[in-house]
Amino acid sequence: MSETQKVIVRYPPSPTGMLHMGNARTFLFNYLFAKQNGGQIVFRLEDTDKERSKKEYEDDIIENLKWLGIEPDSLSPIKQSERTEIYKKYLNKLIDEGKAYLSKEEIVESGQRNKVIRFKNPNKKIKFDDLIRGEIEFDTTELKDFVIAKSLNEPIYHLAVVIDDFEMGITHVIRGDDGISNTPRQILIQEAMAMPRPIYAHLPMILASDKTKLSKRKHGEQVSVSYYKEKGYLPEAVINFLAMIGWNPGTDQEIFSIAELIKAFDIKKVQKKGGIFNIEKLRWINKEYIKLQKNNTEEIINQKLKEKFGDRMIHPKLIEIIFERTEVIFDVDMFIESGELDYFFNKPKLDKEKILWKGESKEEAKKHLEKISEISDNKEKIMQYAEQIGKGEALWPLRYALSGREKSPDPFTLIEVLGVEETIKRIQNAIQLL
RNA sequence: GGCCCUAUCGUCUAACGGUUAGGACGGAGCCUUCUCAAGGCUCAAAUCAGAGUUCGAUUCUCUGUAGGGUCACCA
Repeated sequence: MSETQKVIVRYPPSPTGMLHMGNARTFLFNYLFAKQNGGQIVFRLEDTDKERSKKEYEDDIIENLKWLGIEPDSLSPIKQSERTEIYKKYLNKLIDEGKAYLSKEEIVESGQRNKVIRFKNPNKKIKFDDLIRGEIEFDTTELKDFVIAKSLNEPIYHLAVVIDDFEMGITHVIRGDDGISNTPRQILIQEAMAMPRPIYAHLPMILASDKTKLSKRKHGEQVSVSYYKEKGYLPEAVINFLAMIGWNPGTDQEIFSIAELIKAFDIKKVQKKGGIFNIEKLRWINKEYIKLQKNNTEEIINQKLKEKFGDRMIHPKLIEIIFERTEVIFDVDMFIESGELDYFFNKPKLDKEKILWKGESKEEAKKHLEKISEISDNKEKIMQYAEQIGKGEALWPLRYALSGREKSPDPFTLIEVLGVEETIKRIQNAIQLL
């Protein structure tokens, strides 16, 4: 291809499962590469396997692409299942030219056919230049005369891919590196049909923590994009995270908008080594985005609190407390369900043993609480008093009286949220117990 | 097993052949109002091994080792 030729990449998922994080990353890199070169992205559904392809998976892929906010040029995919006539044409030509043949097969397994179409392997060495890995060479002899179609109407993946890439004018094939070993046989088919060879770029795999390829079967639902959508991850964060597996800008910048990614992305700087999917890092990135979208997030927190505790005024300070503790929106649901926030809305049940600070006597605690109760509307005075008698002695009983929990925000924050009136009630309640 | 690919802190990674091997996540510690969170500061943590090339290798070459991918009438 010439330098001035327009870049055309493709996104060819197979609808045999939900949109997978690795697949989404592959699409992202195709997307970034196409966009930064003013190119096109062809959306093609590789559904030649009639048994495994399902409409629900197709829908899941499209829906989650939309959610991620990166889309191919058209969301209506070209379906291979609707192109059998085209493949048939090429297949016949191949057979006519003696480059493929109808082969009689011995049936060893049930479901096997007695006739398939095999490619006549010229048994040569194939060398290609990978944008990411450099030169790769294979001896194709061991491939034998591989099957390219089950029948004239049922092409196999390798054939369909090569024909489609040619007909759609694909200039760059950017895919996962599990496709490396498919490349020589695809090149063989290309050459048999005198089609130009696209430029290949094989992306390193996304690995699970066991260092093996991320897969649904082995690693569960966490490989699906929809899982992250449901947990309330932000699509921008997911994109950002995915972009940083196997690529980095070479600077210290870690947070990138899509526009910035398009600008900074460089396919030549993509790593060769597979990258482990580190969910801790994803959570951190998500938190960064949550901070960027503070107002939005606080409104969501507000809504969730209202749903749970009734449609009342929610103190802004309480929302802030939760906001601080939120990395992913799902955390908010966790807080709410765990009952950790209940004391903000209802009187806490106190365990009288826990009211006392280390080594503090009941009498002392009672005295401190009485005093604090009198000055509970004045933060400075409480602090002054606490410093006088020892911070722990004053602040712990106070905080525990208000929250009934060993862990909570500081007492001043609690007083602010609860209000002075409720504060006094709770302090009195604790004093009763002592 | 054949073929192919890969190899820097636990993880993601940076480093014209010359750096105290840098950053981030996570971890540890300290500070900030008792506990928690958030924030700030500090610390620990890596060039797979062995040869070779070179004045000098994380970087180049080879061998070994380890890990991964792929070997369908799936895609």
